[in-house]
Amino acid sequence: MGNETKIPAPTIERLAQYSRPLESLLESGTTVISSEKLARLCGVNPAQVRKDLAYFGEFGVRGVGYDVADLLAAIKKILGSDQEWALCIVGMGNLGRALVENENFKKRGYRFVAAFDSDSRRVGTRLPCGLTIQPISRLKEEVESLMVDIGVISCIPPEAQRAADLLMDAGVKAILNFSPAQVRTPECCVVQNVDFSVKLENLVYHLQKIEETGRPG
Amino acid sequence: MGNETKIPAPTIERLAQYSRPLESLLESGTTVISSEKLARLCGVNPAQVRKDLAYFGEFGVRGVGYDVADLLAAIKKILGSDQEWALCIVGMGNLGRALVENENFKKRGYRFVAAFDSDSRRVGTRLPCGLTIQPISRLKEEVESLMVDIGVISCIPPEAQRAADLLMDAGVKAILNFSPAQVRTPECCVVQNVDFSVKLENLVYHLQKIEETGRPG
DNA sequence: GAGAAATTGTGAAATATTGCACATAGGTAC
DNA sequence: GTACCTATGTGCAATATTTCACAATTTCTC
Repeated sequence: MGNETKIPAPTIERLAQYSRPLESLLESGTTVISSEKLARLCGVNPAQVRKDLAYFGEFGVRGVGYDVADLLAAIKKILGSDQEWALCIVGMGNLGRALVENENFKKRGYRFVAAFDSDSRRVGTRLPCGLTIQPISRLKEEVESLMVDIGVISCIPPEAQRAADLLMDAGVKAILNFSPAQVRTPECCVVQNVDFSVKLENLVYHLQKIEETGRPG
Repeated sequence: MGNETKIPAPTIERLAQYSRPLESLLESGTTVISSEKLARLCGVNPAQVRKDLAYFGEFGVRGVGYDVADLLAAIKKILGSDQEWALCIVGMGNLGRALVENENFKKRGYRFVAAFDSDSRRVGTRLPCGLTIQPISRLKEEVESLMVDIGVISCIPPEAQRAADLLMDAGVKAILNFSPAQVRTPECCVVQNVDFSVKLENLVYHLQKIEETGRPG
C-alpha cells in the first residue's frame, strides 16, 4: 500500500506503542524481529502489526521479519518523532513540575521551552531544568517568539479552557491536556487528553466485576 | 436493557468521561440535563450517551432528560467509584511524588496508603501527604496488611515488569501503569496504561500532517 | 537447484462500534 | 382529558476495526 488512504486512529496509537519495545531491542542488540514477537511484546495480534505497517509501505522481508533499526526509524519518520518539537506548559503545580523534568520527553526530542502559571506566587520560580515560571500574560508573546509547536495543559480544570484558548490564539496547533476537563477547539487544533482518573475509574469497574464474579468484566 | 450483556470497553471509558461535566453541573446547581447537552460537553454523539447508559438501565425521563445528581450517582455506582479504594505507588521520582499529592485522586476517594522506591537514597523520605517512602522489600507485607486494591507504577521502564510482578504476588488485581513499558499480567489482573509519550507522538503525527496538507490527518 | 521452512503482505470474512430515525412516554397547556 | 412538545430508549443500517487464512517471497538445507 503506502498511498494516501485514511489511516485509522488506533493504528497511529499503536505505531507509537510498537516503537517502545523496538527501542529496547535496538539497545540490546537484536537486529531482526518478526511481527509475531513484536505483537507479543505489545500485547496485540500479529496480523494487526503487519496491517498497521502496511498502511505506510513494505518494511519487512518475507520469510525473515523486520530489521529493528530500520523499522524504528521508519515508524519515527511516519509519526514525526524523528524531528525535535518545542513544548510549553501551562500550570506548574506538582504535575506540571514533574512533566517538565520528565526523562521520557527529553529522550525523544521533546523540549520544554517555556512554563507558565496564573498564580503570582509561582511566577519567577527557577526550575531545575533551567526555565523560569512566567505569568500567563506573557504566554502569547513567548509562544510566538519561541515557535512553540505543542502546548501542555496541567492546570486546574476550571482554567483549562482558558489555557487552551490562549495557546490557540498564540498559534499552537496541538494540545496535550492533562486536566480532567474537556477542552473545546476548532478543527485545526488537535487535542489529546491524558486523564488518569478516567483510567482509574476504568480499573475500578473491572475490580468491582472481579469481586462480584471472580473475573474481569 | 440492564441485564448482563457484554459491555463494550469504550462505553466504560466514556461513562467516566460523562461524570466529569456532571460533577461541575451538580456544583453549579443544574438539576436536569439532556443527552444532547451532555454529549456536547463531552464531544460525543447524543445517541451514544443514551446507548451507553441503556446498557445499565433506564436513568432518564422521556421528554425531560436526566436528573444530574441521580445520573452522577448511578454512573459512580456502575463504575465502582462510589466506594473508597486503597492505592499504593511504586517509583517515587518526580512523577510519583506528583501523583501521590494529586487532588483529582483524593477528591474521588482514591487514597494512597503506601509508597515504595528501589533507590535507597529515597527510602525514608517523609512526603507532604504524610507517607514515608519504603523499600521495595517491604512491598508484599505492607500491601497485604493495608489491603491495597490498586497498584500504581511510576518507576523507570526496566523496573516496571518487576514492580508489576511484586504487586501481583502481593495480591493486587489492578495496575495503573505510567511507565512506557508494557507490563505482562495474567488474565486475573487488569492493567491500564497511561503513556504520555504515546499521546505526544500521536499529536506530532497530526501536526506533521497539518504542515504537509494544512489539515489534521 | 529443488524442496522445506519461515514470515510477510493482503483480500475477504468476522466482529465491534457508532449513529440514524422513530416509536414511546412524560410533561404542560388549555 | 386531549393535543402538543420534548427527549428518551432502541432496532437496524452504516461504518470501522480486527482477525483469519493464504498466496507470495525469501532463506536454508541437502
